[in-house]
Amino acid sequence: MPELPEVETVARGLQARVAGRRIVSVTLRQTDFMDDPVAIEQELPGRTIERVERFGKFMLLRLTTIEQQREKITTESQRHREKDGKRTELEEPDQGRDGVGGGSKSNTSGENARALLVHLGMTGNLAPHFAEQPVAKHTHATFVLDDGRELRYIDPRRFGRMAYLSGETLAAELHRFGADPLLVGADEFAERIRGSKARIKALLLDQSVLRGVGNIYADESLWKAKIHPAKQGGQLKREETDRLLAALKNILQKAIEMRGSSISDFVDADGFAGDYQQHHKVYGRDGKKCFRCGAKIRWMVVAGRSSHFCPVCQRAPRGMAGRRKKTKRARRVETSKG
DNA sequence: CTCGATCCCTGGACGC
DNA sequence: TGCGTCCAGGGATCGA
Repeated sequence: MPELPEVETVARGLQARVAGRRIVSVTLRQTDFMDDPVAIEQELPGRTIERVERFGKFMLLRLTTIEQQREKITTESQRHREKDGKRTELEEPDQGRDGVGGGSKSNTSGENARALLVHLGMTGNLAPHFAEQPVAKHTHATFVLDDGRELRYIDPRRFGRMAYLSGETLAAELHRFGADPLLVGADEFAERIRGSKARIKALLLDQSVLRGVGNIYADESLWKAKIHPAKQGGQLKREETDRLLAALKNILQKAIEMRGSSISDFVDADGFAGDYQQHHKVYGRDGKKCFRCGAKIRWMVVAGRSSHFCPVCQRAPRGMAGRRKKTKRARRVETSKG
Protein backbone atom coordinates (compact mmCIF):
# COMPACT_ATOMS: atom_id res chain seq x y z
CA MET A 1 0.00 0.00 0.00
CA PRO A 2 1.84 2.99 -1.26
CA GLU A 3 2.50 5.69 1.32
CA LEU A 4 5.28 8.23 1.26
CA PRO A 5 8.26 5.82 1.23
CA GLU A 6 6.71 3.59 -1.42
CA VAL A 7 5.76 6.50 -3.64
CA GLU A 8 9.23 7.98 -3.18
CA THR A 9 10.72 4.66 -4.25
CA VAL A 10 8.57 4.46 -7.36
CA ALA A 11 9.19 8.11 -8.24
CA ARG A 12 12.96 7.64 -7.99
CA GLY A 13 12.76 4.55 -10.15
CA LEU A 14 10.74 6.36 -12.79
CA GLN A 15 13.03 9.35 -12.67
CA ALA A 16 15.91 7.01 -13.50
CA ARG A 17 13.99 5.03 -16.12
CA VAL A 18 11.72 7.37 -18.03
CA ALA A 19 12.73 10.98 -17.36
CA GLY A 20 13.74 12.63 -20.63
CA ARG A 21 11.55 10.35 -22.72
CA ARG A 22 8.86 11.74 -24.97
CA ILE A 23 5.35 10.34 -24.88
CA VAL A 24 4.37 9.24 -28.36
CA SER A 25 0.84 8.03 -27.78
CA VAL A 26 -1.66 7.28 -25.06
CA THR A 27 -4.15 4.43 -24.75
CA LEU A 28 -6.71 4.34 -21.96
CA ARG A 29 -8.99 1.54 -20.86
CA GLN A 30 -11.05 2.04 -17.73
CA THR A 31 -11.05 5.72 -16.93
CA ASP A 32 -13.40 6.09 -13.95
CA PHE A 33 -10.50 7.01 -11.64
CA MET A 34 -9.23 9.76 -13.94
CA ASP A 35 -10.24 13.39 -13.51
CA ASP A 36 -10.46 14.13 -17.22
CA PRO A 37 -9.45 11.22 -19.44
CA VAL A 38 -9.90 13.24 -22.64
CA ALA A 39 -7.33 15.77 -21.44
CA ILE A 40 -4.89 12.97 -20.73
CA GLU A 41 -5.39 11.52 -24.20
CA GLN A 42 -5.09 14.86 -25.94
CA GLU A 43 -2.45 16.70 -23.95
CA LEU A 44 0.19 14.09 -23.29
CA PRO A 45 1.26 12.91 -26.74
CA GLY A 46 4.23 14.93 -27.93
CA ARG A 47 5.32 16.07 -24.51
CA THR A 48 8.49 14.98 -22.77
CA ILE A 49 8.56 13.71 -19.20
CA GLU A 50 11.06 16.17 -17.79
CA ARG A 51 11.17 14.88 -14.28
CA VAL A 52 9.33 12.59 -11.89
CA GLU A 53 8.76 13.84 -8.35
CA ARG A 54 6.87 12.71 -5.29
CA PHE A 55 4.33 15.06 -3.77
CA GLY A 56 2.77 13.53 -0.68
CA LYS A 57 1.37 10.25 -1.91
CA PHE A 58 1.22 11.56 -5.45
CA MET A 59 3.70 11.23 -8.21
CA LEU A 60 4.15 14.23 -10.41
CA LEU A 61 5.31 13.60 -13.93
CA ARG A 62 6.49 17.04 -14.94
CA LEU A 63 5.89 17.63 -18.62
CA THR A 64 7.29 20.08 -21.13
CA THR A 65 5.09 22.78 -22.54
CA ILE A 66 4.42 22.76 -26.25
CA GLU A 67 6.76 25.77 -26.64
CA GLN A 68 9.55 23.93 -24.87
CA GLN A 69 8.82 20.90 -26.95
CA ARG A 70 9.29 22.97 -30.12
CA GLU A 71 12.57 24.33 -28.80
CA LYS A 72 13.67 20.86 -27.97
CA ILE A 73 12.88 19.57 -31.42
CA THR A 74 14.55 22.59 -33.01
CA THR A 75 17.66 22.01 -30.94
CA GLU A 76 17.70 18.38 -31.94
CA SER A 77 17.33 19.07 -35.63
CA GLN A 78 19.93 21.81 -35.30
CA ARG A 79 22.33 19.34 -33.81
CA HIS A 80 21.73 17.03 -36.72
CA ARG A 81 22.34 19.81 -39.20
CA GLU A 82 25.50 20.92 -37.45
CA LYS A 83 26.72 17.40 -37.87
CA ASP A 84 25.97 17.69 -41.57
CA GLY A 85 27.78 21.00 -41.76
CA LYS A 86 24.62 22.89 -42.59
CA ARG A 87 23.64 25.69 -40.29
CA THR A 88 21.35 28.66 -40.48
CA GLU A 89 21.16 31.77 -38.33
CA LEU A 90 17.54 30.94 -37.62
CA GLU A 91 18.68 28.14 -35.41
CA GLU A 92 21.18 30.03 -33.28
CA PRO A 93 21.03 28.68 -29.76
CA ASP A 94 19.00 30.90 -27.50
CA GLN A 95 21.16 31.39 -24.45
CA GLY A 96 18.86 33.64 -22.52
CA ARG A 97 15.95 31.34 -22.08
CA ASP A 98 15.33 28.29 -19.95
CA GLY A 99 15.38 25.46 -22.36
CA VAL A 100 14.90 21.80 -21.66
CA GLY A 101 17.77 20.59 -19.57
CA GLY A 102 18.72 24.18 -18.89
CA GLY A 103 17.52 26.02 -15.80
CA SER A 104 15.87 23.74 -13.29
CA LYS A 105 13.08 26.19 -12.63
CA SER A 106 11.97 26.22 -16.24
CA ASN A 107 8.48 24.81 -16.04
CA THR A 108 8.23 23.19 -12.67
CA SER A 109 6.00 25.85 -11.25
CA GLY A 110 4.06 28.88 -12.28
CA GLU A 111 1.72 29.43 -15.16
CA ASN A 112 3.41 27.09 -17.58
CA ALA A 113 3.75 24.13 -15.26
CA ARG A 114 2.19 20.97 -16.57
CA ALA A 115 2.08 17.60 -14.94
CA LEU A 116 0.44 14.24 -14.85
CA LEU A 117 -0.61 13.52 -11.27
CA VAL A 118 -0.69 9.87 -10.35
CA HIS A 119 -2.00 8.48 -7.07
CA LEU A 120 -1.37 4.75 -6.70
CA GLY A 121 -4.25 4.27 -4.30
CA MET A 122 -4.00 0.81 -2.79
CA THR A 123 -2.91 -1.33 -5.68
CA GLY A 124 -1.63 1.04 -8.35
CA ASN A 125 1.60 0.38 -10.23
CA LEU A 126 3.28 2.62 -12.75
CA ALA A 127 6.30 1.15 -14.50
CA PRO A 128 7.98 0.93 -17.89
CA HIS A 129 7.58 -2.26 -19.89
CA PHE A 130 8.98 -3.51 -23.15
CA ALA A 131 6.34 -3.40 -25.83
CA GLU A 132 6.56 -7.16 -26.33
CA GLN A 133 5.78 -7.88 -22.68
CA PRO A 134 2.22 -9.15 -22.29
CA VAL A 135 -0.28 -6.59 -21.09
CA ALA A 136 -1.35 -7.45 -17.56
CA LYS A 137 -4.96 -7.56 -16.51
CA HIS A 138 -6.14 -4.23 -15.10
CA THR A 139 -3.80 -2.18 -17.25
CA HIS A 140 -5.77 1.05 -17.55
CA ALA A 141 -3.31 3.42 -19.17
CA THR A 142 -0.45 2.87 -21.58
CA PHE A 143 1.95 5.64 -22.53
CA VAL A 144 4.10 4.67 -25.49
CA LEU A 145 7.54 6.26 -25.18
CA ASP A 146 9.84 7.44 -27.95
CA ASP A 147 12.26 4.57 -27.32
CA GLY A 148 9.55 1.99 -27.90
CA ARG A 149 8.94 1.12 -24.28
CA GLU A 150 5.55 1.57 -22.66
CA LEU A 151 4.83 3.22 -19.36
CA ARG A 152 1.87 1.23 -18.04
CA TYR A 153 -0.51 2.00 -15.20
CA ILE A 154 -1.93 -1.16 -13.65
CA ASP A 155 -4.46 -0.93 -10.83
CA PRO A 156 -6.88 -3.77 -9.99
CA ARG A 157 -8.92 -1.81 -7.46
CA ARG A 158 -8.74 1.56 -9.13
CA PHE A 159 -8.48 3.39 -5.82
CA GLY A 160 -5.84 5.50 -7.47
CA ARG A 161 -6.25 8.76 -9.29
CA MET A 162 -4.83 10.18 -12.47
CA ALA A 163 -5.12 13.76 -13.65
CA TYR A 164 -3.49 16.02 -16.16
CA LEU A 165 -3.22 19.48 -14.63
CA SER A 166 -1.56 22.70 -15.63
CA GLY A 167 -1.01 26.27 -14.55
CA GLU A 168 -3.22 27.59 -11.80
CA THR A 169 -5.27 24.41 -11.63
CA LEU A 170 -2.14 22.46 -10.83
CA ALA A 171 -0.99 25.04 -8.29
CA ALA A 172 -4.40 25.04 -6.62
CA GLU A 173 -4.46 21.25 -6.45
CA LEU A 174 -1.04 21.08 -4.80
CA HIS A 175 -2.01 23.87 -2.44
CA ARG A 176 -4.68 21.68 -0.85
CA PHE A 177 -2.05 19.57 0.82
CA GLY A 178 -0.18 20.11 4.05
CA ALA A 179 3.53 20.00 4.81
CA ASP A 180 5.89 17.25 3.74
CA PRO A 181 6.70 15.31 6.92
CA LEU A 182 10.35 15.01 5.93
CA LEU A 183 10.70 18.76 5.52
CA VAL A 184 8.39 20.23 8.15
CA GLY A 185 9.98 21.94 11.14
CA ALA A 186 9.20 21.14 14.77
CA ASP A 187 7.47 24.47 15.36
CA GLU A 188 5.14 24.18 12.41
CA PHE A 189 4.39 20.56 13.21
CA ALA A 190 3.57 21.38 16.83
CA GLU A 191 1.35 24.21 15.72
CA ARG A 192 -0.66 22.07 13.33
CA ILE A 193 -1.12 19.25 15.84
CA ARG A 194 -1.71 21.15 19.04
CA GLY A 195 -4.26 23.50 17.59
CA SER A 196 -6.68 20.67 16.91
CA LYS A 197 -9.20 18.62 18.86
CA ALA A 198 -9.02 15.78 16.38
CA ARG A 199 -7.25 12.63 17.40
CA ILE A 200 -3.61 12.39 16.60
CA LYS A 201 -4.11 9.38 14.35
CA ALA A 202 -6.66 11.30 12.30
CA LEU A 203 -4.32 14.27 12.08
CA LEU A 204 -1.43 12.17 10.86
CA LEU A 205 -3.64 10.68 8.15
CA ASP A 206 -5.12 14.04 7.16
CA GLN A 207 -3.35 14.98 3.94
CA SER A 208 -4.17 18.65 4.42
CA VAL A 209 -2.15 18.58 7.66
CA LEU A 210 0.74 16.42 6.48
CA ARG A 211 1.08 14.99 3.02
CA GLY A 212 2.22 11.43 2.56
CA VAL A 213 1.55 9.64 5.85
CA GLY A 214 -0.76 6.63 5.66
CA ASN A 215 -2.00 4.00 8.07
CA ILE A 216 1.19 1.96 8.41
CA TYR A 217 3.59 4.79 9.11
CA ALA A 218 1.10 6.57 11.35
CA ASP A 219 0.87 3.51 13.59
CA GLU A 220 4.61 2.87 13.49
CA SER A 221 5.56 6.43 14.40
CA LEU A 222 2.97 6.63 17.21
CA TRP A 223 4.39 3.44 18.70
CA LYS A 224 7.92 4.73 18.47
CA ALA A 225 6.92 8.02 20.09
CA LYS A 226 4.82 6.18 22.72
CA ILE A 227 1.65 8.11 21.94
CA HIS A 228 -1.80 6.58 21.90
CA PRO A 229 -3.53 6.95 18.51
CA ALA A 230 -6.78 8.17 20.10
CA LYS A 231 -5.15 11.03 22.00
CA GLN A 232 -6.33 14.46 20.92
CA GLY A 233 -3.81 16.60 19.08
CA GLY A 234 -4.50 19.46 21.45
CA GLN A 235 -3.59 17.27 24.42
CA LEU A 236 -0.08 16.62 23.22
CA LYS A 237 2.72 18.42 24.98
CA ARG A 238 5.38 20.09 22.94
CA GLU A 239 7.80 17.41 24.02
CA GLU A 240 5.45 14.80 22.57
CA THR A 241 5.01 16.47 19.20
CA ASP A 242 8.80 16.77 19.01
CA ARG A 243 9.16 13.08 19.76
CA LEU A 244 6.48 12.19 17.24
CA LEU A 245 8.02 14.23 14.46
CA ALA A 246 11.46 12.75 15.14
CA ALA A 247 9.95 9.24 15.06
CA LEU A 248 8.08 9.99 11.87
CA LYS A 249 11.15 11.32 10.08
CA ASN A 250 13.33 8.50 11.31
CA ILE A 251 10.85 5.80 10.24
CA LEU A 252 10.07 7.36 6.87
CA GLN A 253 13.75 7.74 6.07
CA LYS A 254 14.55 4.17 7.05
CA ALA A 255 11.61 2.93 5.02
CA ILE A 256 12.81 4.88 1.99
CA GLU A 257 16.25 3.34 2.38
CA MET A 258 14.61 -0.09 2.36
CA ARG A 259 12.51 0.80 -0.68
CA GLY A 260 9.24 0.84 1.23
CA SER A 261 6.96 -1.78 2.73
CA SER A 262 5.47 -4.51 0.58
CA ILE A 263 2.30 -5.59 2.33
CA SER A 264 0.08 -6.94 -0.38
CA ASP A 265 1.73 -6.62 -3.73
CA PHE A 266 3.66 -3.38 -3.79
CA VAL A 267 6.58 -3.33 -6.20
CA ASP A 268 8.62 -0.39 -7.43
CA ALA A 269 9.22 0.82 -10.98
CA ASP A 270 11.76 -1.97 -11.46
CA GLY A 271 9.40 -4.65 -10.19
CA PHE A 272 11.15 -5.15 -6.85
CA ALA A 273 9.39 -5.46 -3.50
CA GLY A 274 10.37 -3.31 -0.52
CA ASP A 275 11.83 -4.65 2.70
CA TYR A 276 10.54 -2.37 5.42
CA GLN A 277 7.56 -4.57 6.32
CA GLN A 278 10.06 -6.79 8.15
CA HIS A 279 10.73 -3.91 10.50
CA HIS A 280 7.16 -3.08 11.43
CA LYS A 281 6.79 -2.90 15.19
CA VAL A 282 3.00 -2.75 15.51
CA TYR A 283 1.33 -2.73 12.11
CA GLY A 284 -0.29 -6.11 11.53
CA ARG A 285 1.08 -7.43 14.83
CA ASP A 286 -2.12 -7.43 16.91
CA GLY A 287 -2.01 -10.16 19.53
CA LYS A 288 1.78 -10.42 19.33
CA LYS A 289 4.22 -9.17 21.94
CA CYS A 290 5.34 -5.56 22.02
CA PHE A 291 9.06 -5.44 21.15
CA ARG A 292 9.57 -2.87 23.89
CA CYS A 293 7.59 -4.17 26.87
CA GLY A 294 6.20 -7.57 25.94
CA ALA A 295 2.54 -6.61 26.32
CA LYS A 296 0.09 -7.79 23.68
CA ILE A 297 -0.31 -5.41 20.77
CA ARG A 298 -3.91 -4.33 20.45
CA TRP A 299 -6.10 -3.37 17.54
CA MET A 300 -8.92 -0.86 17.42
CA VAL A 301 -10.58 1.45 14.97
CA VAL A 302 -9.49 5.07 15.35
CA ALA A 303 -10.61 7.72 12.92
CA GLY A 304 -12.19 5.01 10.83
CA ARG A 305 -8.90 3.17 10.29
CA SER A 306 -7.54 0.03 11.85
CA SER A 307 -4.97 1.05 14.42
CA HIS A 308 -2.31 -1.05 16.07
CA PHE A 309 -0.72 -0.01 19.34
CA CYS A 310 0.78 -1.22 22.59
CA PRO A 311 -1.67 -0.61 25.45
CA VAL A 312 1.19 -0.33 27.95
CA CYS A 313 3.73 1.79 26.06
CA GLN A 314 1.06 4.00 24.52
CA ARG A 315 -1.18 4.95 27.39
CA ALA A 316 -4.81 5.62 26.62
CA PRO A 317 -5.94 9.22 27.09
CA ARG A 318 -8.06 10.05 30.14
CA GLY A 319 -11.66 9.03 29.91
CA MET A 320 -10.97 6.28 27.46
CA ALA A 321 -10.01 3.54 29.86
CA GLY A 322 -12.53 0.72 30.10
CA ARG A 323 -14.62 2.05 27.26
CA ARG A 324 -13.43 0.13 24.29
CA LYS A 325 -14.72 1.08 20.92
CA LYS A 326 -16.88 -1.51 19.30
CA THR A 327 -15.54 -2.88 16.07
CA LYS A 328 -17.69 -3.47 13.04
CA ARG A 329 -17.38 -7.18 13.65
CA ALA A 330 -18.46 -6.89 17.28
CA ARG A 331 -21.46 -4.89 16.26
CA ARG A 332 -22.42 -7.36 13.57
CA VAL A 333 -22.17 -10.26 15.98
CA GLU A 334 -24.39 -8.35 18.39
CA THR A 335 -26.99 -7.58 15.74
CA SER A 336 -27.10 -11.11 14.48
CA LYS A 337 -27.71 -12.32 18.02
CA GLY A 338 -30.59 -9.95 18.58
C1' DC B 1 -14.75 21.52 13.59
C1' DT B 2 -14.92 16.71 14.15
C1' DC B 3 -17.12 12.58 14.01
C1' DG B 4 -18.88 8.11 11.98
C1' DA B 5 -20.99 5.99 8.06
C1' DT B 6 -20.96 4.94 3.33
C1' DC B 7 -19.30 4.32 -1.17
C1' DC B 8 -15.85 3.16 -4.55
C1' DC B 9 -13.24 -1.71 -6.17
C1' DT B 10 -11.12 -6.40 -6.49
C1' DG B 11 -8.53 -10.28 -4.85
C1' DG B 12 -7.52 -13.05 -1.22
C1' DA B 13 -8.76 -15.27 3.02
C1' DC B 14 -11.93 -17.89 5.29
C1' DG B 15 -16.11 -20.70 6.49
C1' DC B 16 -19.28 -24.06 5.17
C1' DT C 1 -14.17 -27.45 -5.52
C1' DG C 2 -17.02 -23.83 -5.23
C1' DC C 3 -19.75 -20.47 -3.50
C1' DG C 4 -20.78 -16.65 -0.34
C1' DT C 5 -19.10 -13.29 2.80
C1' DC C 6 -15.89 -10.34 4.80
C1' DC C 7 -12.08 -7.37 4.69
C1' DA C 8 -8.23 -4.23 3.36
C1' DG C 9 -7.23 0.57 2.24
C1' DG C 10 -7.37 6.31 0.87
C1' DG C 11 -10.27 9.65 -0.12
C1' DA C 12 -14.66 12.00 -1.19
C1' DT C 13 -18.90 13.13 0.64
C1' DC C 14 -22.77 13.59 3.66
C1' DG C 15 -25.38 14.15 7.81
C1' DA C 16 -25.17 14.47 12.84
